[in-house]
Amino acid sequence: MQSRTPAGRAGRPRSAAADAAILGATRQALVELGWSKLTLGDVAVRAGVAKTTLYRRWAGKNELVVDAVAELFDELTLPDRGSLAADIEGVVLQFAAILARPEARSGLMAVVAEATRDDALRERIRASIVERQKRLVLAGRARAQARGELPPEADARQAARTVDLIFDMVAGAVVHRTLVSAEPADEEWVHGFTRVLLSGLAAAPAPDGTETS
Amino acid sequence: MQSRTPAGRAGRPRSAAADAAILGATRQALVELGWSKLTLGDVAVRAGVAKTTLYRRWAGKNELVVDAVAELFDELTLPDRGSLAADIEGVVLQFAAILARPEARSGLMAVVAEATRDDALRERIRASIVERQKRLVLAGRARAQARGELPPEADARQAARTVDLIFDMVAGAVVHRTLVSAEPADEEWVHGFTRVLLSGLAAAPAPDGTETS
DNA sequence: GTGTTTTCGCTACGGGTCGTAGCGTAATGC
DNA sequence: GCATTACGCTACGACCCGTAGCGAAAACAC
Repeated sequence: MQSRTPAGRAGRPRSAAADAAILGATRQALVELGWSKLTLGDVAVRAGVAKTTLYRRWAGKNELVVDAVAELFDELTLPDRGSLAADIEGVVLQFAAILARPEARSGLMAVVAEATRDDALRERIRASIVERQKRLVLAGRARAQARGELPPEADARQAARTVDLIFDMVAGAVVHRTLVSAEPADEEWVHGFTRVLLSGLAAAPAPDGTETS
Repeated sequence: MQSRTPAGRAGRPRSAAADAAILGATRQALVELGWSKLTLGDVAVRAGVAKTTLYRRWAGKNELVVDAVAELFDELTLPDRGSLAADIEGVVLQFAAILARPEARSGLMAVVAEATRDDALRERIRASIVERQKRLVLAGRARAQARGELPPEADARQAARTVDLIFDMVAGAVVHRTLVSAEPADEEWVHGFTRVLLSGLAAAPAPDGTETS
């Protein structure tokens, strides 16, 4: 069906290098200026393209920043560390490392805030950022059930709700720690978080002075 | 030291009614326009005051919205429901009710995003919004320890870290559920969340079909 | 090669918001 | 009365927005 051109139609193709330059320039501008002072004209200058090129590819600032930030989450993986606790800690530390970068901090919450009034934008965020994270939760849960660390779920609907709950708890806690409390989600914090998530508050608060400084 | 005027100095006092009108107009504008399209000129018109009056009292959009949103959290209380689980569910439901309001959704995350590049703004948010929430966690924890539902904390530093962790987990989960997943934190969800928070993931997923629809 | 199609860079523009300055007036305490 | 402060109003330059219009460049079809 498609001809030889990647886009499928004739004519001059869009420059892939320009895309990369624009998204990189957007992240750089997020670091230096933050969300509110970031202007599309400035991004165009940094990327070395015309302002009109930006508007031909993205509807506006919101969509551009979503794509620029989404690339940061490409590096998320689920390494097999042998136990559910170790798997969780590994993923959370990766997530925290991304949120520690200023371009993620300034950009992510801003677009989430905008998405409260823009369903299309929220769907774009869900598809390009959130869904990728949720897959890790799903895979980690399946692996833990195979190991026998978590009870298998009988009802499918109940299972989906549980996955959603876990996802909101994990991602929410890391985001809140990093952006609202403005303190690092370092190994010590992740360790305590994982213990509460797996065993609950009622369990012994600290195993055996493991993290007394 | 202070004279009879509330402000302490002579001259015409600031209109308290204007403050209330401005903050109310800000919330109304947040509902109708959202964060990005909210302008200070528009707020001034809605409040029936001059635009210059706004700039005399607030440094800018960020500080104004923080104060306007902070008033929403005045209603947070910690009713004694008899058990730790019931107390948690009560507070979380209150918090969720506030976050369900559009003026909180659009405003809160936007100022948090701005605060990633503005330390003074973050401190303002911490003092007027976050600290009020954290007190509930502190009070609830003390009450639960008095009841014997939670083990007492020996080390004071360890106790502070635990409170911070719980706070990030509770507030983060509700915020993420409401704003990112964009689904309501209703009673069923809060019930499941409380169970995981208290007993952990390893516990039985559902007590006895309590919430099969 | 000659056409066709699409993208790109550039300039220019009206419209909107920002944050401030200036001025006269209103409301308080001394 | 007098000093002091807050208020309403107008006007202003500066900036950014998003789009239109144009000629040139880069691909394909023939």
